[in-house]
Amino acid sequence: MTKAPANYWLMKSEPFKYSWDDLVAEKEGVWDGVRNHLAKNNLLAMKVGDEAFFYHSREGLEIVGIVTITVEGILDPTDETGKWAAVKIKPKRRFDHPVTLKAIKARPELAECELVRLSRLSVARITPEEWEIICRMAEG
DNA sequence: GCCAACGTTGGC
DNA sequence: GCCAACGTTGGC
Repeated sequence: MTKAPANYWLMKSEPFKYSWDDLVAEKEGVWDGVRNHLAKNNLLAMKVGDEAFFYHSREGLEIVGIVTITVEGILDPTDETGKWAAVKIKPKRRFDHPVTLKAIKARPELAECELVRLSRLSVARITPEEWEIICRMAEG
């Protein structure tokens, strides 16, 4: 029995900039470019082994799969000031049935999640309960 | 392409 | 330290 992840997250990416397929092609990707303080705090709270939903924003508008945090708390290589953080991730599994934002909004139990409440937050925390519900939705 | 939400900047 | 102006994000 493997240890359950300590935390669950949701990370947004615009697929025309960096998509799930790009991550799969790279095998391991650096999650950088975050320039929002709440998102940064979430990045800093991530631990190796945590799992995160990979969400396509602007286009797609759906959770396409799950990634695992492989390296925590590194400096954002795209940031010259040294103020911003990043993590490394690798793909864990692709959803057979991506979970759309529309479907998430249609679920009253998910109305309070950070994805819905804070639509502009690019790195959101997901509670274990929300994680469970969304994983079940992905099974179709 | 538009606009709402929100963060940041800069004048006072 | 307040707040208006501006820029960015992201859903629609």
